[in-house]
Formats: sequence, C-alpha cells, structure tokens
Amino acid sequence: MYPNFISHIRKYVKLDDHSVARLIQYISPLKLKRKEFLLKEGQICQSIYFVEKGCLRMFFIDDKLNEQITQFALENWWMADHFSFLDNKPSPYLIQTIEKSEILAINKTLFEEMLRELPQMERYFRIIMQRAVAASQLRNKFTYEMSKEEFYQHFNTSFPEFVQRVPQYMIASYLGLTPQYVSELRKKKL
Amino acid sequence: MYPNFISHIRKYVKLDDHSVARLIQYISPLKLKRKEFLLKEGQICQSIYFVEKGCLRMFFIDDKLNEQITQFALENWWMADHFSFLDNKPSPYLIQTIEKSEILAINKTLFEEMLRELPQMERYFRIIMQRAVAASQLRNKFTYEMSKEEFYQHFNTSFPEFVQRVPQYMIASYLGLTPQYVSELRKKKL
DNA sequence: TTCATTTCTTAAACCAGCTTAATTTTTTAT
DNA sequence: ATAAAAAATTAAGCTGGTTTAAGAAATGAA
Repeated sequence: MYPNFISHIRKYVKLDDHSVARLIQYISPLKLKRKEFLLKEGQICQSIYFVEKGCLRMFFIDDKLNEQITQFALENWWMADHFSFLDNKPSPYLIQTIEKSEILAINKTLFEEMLRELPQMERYFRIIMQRAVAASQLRNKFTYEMSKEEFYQHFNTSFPEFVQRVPQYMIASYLGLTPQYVSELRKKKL
Repeated sequence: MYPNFISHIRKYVKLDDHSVARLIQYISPLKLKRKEFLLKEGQICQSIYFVEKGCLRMFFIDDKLNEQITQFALENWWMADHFSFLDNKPSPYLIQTIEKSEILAINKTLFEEMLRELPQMERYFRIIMQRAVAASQLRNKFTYEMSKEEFYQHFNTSFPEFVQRVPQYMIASYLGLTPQYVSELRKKKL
C-alpha cells in the first residue's frame, strides 16, 4: 500500500510499522484521470499532495491569458501552494494532472494532528522543506548565471525523463520561454 | 539576551524559560564589522545564521567576475546555503555583512543535537522552512509575470527599508538588472 | 578637510529572445 | 478510420534590457 510514499518517508526518518499504520489513517488516496484538477484559482489550497504515481503541474493564468507553469511534480514529489496552505489565502494557482495519477492528499487539519501524534513526521517535513529550499536556491542560481538557451539545454540534460513525459510547450512555459524559441533551439541542436 | 531571536521563535512555537536556557547553549553569537565574511566560496556551509542585528548578503562570482547577489537577510532572517549545509558540499557562495552586525550561528552538529533535545525547535524549523518555500514560490511567480521594470518597481514599494539600507548596485544585482538600467528606471520615475 | 575609493549616471550601439501570423504535424476522441 | 483539436514548426520584424565607455557624485578613512 503506497510503497513510494512509505519508502520516501523511511529514507529520511525511522518509522516503525505501528507508526506507518497510524500515518495511513491521515491520508486520502485519490485516483485521477488525465487533466483532472486538485486546485483551481481562487480556492484555498486545503491539502498537500504526494505523487505516488503519475505527474502534476501547477500553473497560473497570466495577464495575456497564457498558462504559466511554475512547478511540475512526478513520483515522490510533494505539491502545494504553501503560501495558501499555511495562511489560508486564496491561491492564484491551478494544480492539474498531466497523466493518469495516484495522489495522496493530507488536508491542513489532519496534517497538524498528524504532526502532533507522530513527531518523526514533523522531522520528515522539516527535512523535506529544507531540501525544497535548497533546490530553489540552486534553481535560482541557474537563472542568474545562465542564458535562456543554456537554461533550456541544462534542463534537457539534467531531466531527460521529464522531457520524455511532458509536452514541449509545457517545458517551454516552465522555463519561461516561448514555444517558438524552444522549437528554434531544438532545430539548432540537430 | 538575543531578544529578536527568542521572540521570533516564540512567534511560532511555545518555549518555556528552561527550554530557552537550553537553546542558548547551542548558539554562537558573533559580532561582526562591515564587510566581514561568514562563508567563502569553496568552503562547506557549516552553520546556519540568524541576523539578530544588521544585514547580510549572499552572492557568487559569475563567469564575467561579477558579484551576483542571490539573497539578503536583515533582522529576524536566517541565512545559509542549505544545499551545502545539508549535504556537506562545497558552496559556490560567499556570505558577507553589509553593515556592522550581530549574528547567531548554529553549526550542523549542534543543530542536529538541538533538534533531538528540543522537539519544539524541530517544529519551529519545519514552519520556518515551509514559509521559506512559500516565499520562494511567490518570488518565482513574480519573475514569470513581471517585466524587469515592474519587478524593480514592485521591490521598491514592497521593501522600502531595504532600499534605504542597501546600495543601489546591490539591489540591481539581486534583481538581475544592470546598475545602468536601474539608474535609467529611477530617472524615468522622477 | 582632503584624498582615495566606492557608487551612480548618461548615452549610443547592439542583440537575445519575443511577437505575430501562417502552415504542418501529431494526438485524441468517437 | 476519421474528423477535430492540440502541439510543433517556420520565418520576419521588433524591443526591453545589456554592453561599453566615460564622467560625476557621494562616501569613508585618516
């Protein structure tokens, strides 16, 4: 049951079988088809989502009505609008499956209860969040030091699995490029 | 003793006086003059730093030998290269005081011990890190939806204290602009 | 107060990456 | 299978922001 989820947690903290049984009480498994939504703009992000299987994107609609993708999540990644989740603010984002997916959701109230009951989970999320900060520091550094062309090439070589699974226009959006420019860059490389 | 530090923690978790006394055993206070370094490129980021008073910047040297500033921290902010701190990797960054500052440092080993002894601190850092993720999601969204001119104007109106305290060329660097362009934008606004 | 250093400004030429618009290819649903 | 919709390509013209190079103004140390 949820093998990715459990082994991901056990990579960072010790958790005996009894605690695992208790932990599972707090989560809601969701089976979703392609293009289904977990969050829509204007709603409060009530849950954080773990991708047991499949792939999610988070995006917002900009002033020219483009879908601007700010994050992807595939297996073993968490997804949430943390600002909305922490402070109960309406979110500007939409969260949507890209493929058929199995998602584990924990809502805010149960999340707090779970952390009180299982201190190892407080530790797990401290580590996960600190790693998320580290990852965003790194990505941020790349945006300072690379041109958009370099950023695109870097992404391609660093995450080939992604490039296989996700349409090109979505990668363009995530990297802050126009689909036309990405097309030009691909042509250039051949 | 360290009033900003203690009240910042008590904003997020309950901490009795005995725990505060224990907590203080783990931290090293540093009094630093203007332009002193806490970290230099190639070193491992051994500590995380809390700004009790003063102001820090984190930057790296890019391929054109520019100092690229990626983060500032003033009172009540934490500063670290988390990737280096978590995984003991040499850091590409330098961390330096902009003004005379009072910094509280916790090194990696003591950090782990402290979290074991004081579970409230594990909770505090989970919250702090989750808020840091929220902040970086927000900043990231701005870079997708704003032009560089808008980003500059937004920063000015959102953080006027910063603009007072920090030289203009450092703000330009942080925002990914040339000092020349910032100068042009200021002229335009008058 | 003065000098040396740091910071800020001005202006012209330049270009990486965007916009617009039309066409082709691929994918999805029935 | 087939039609419709979604995704990718091509190409020309354009612009927001950089680069380069000097000079002016502000600041800190002695």
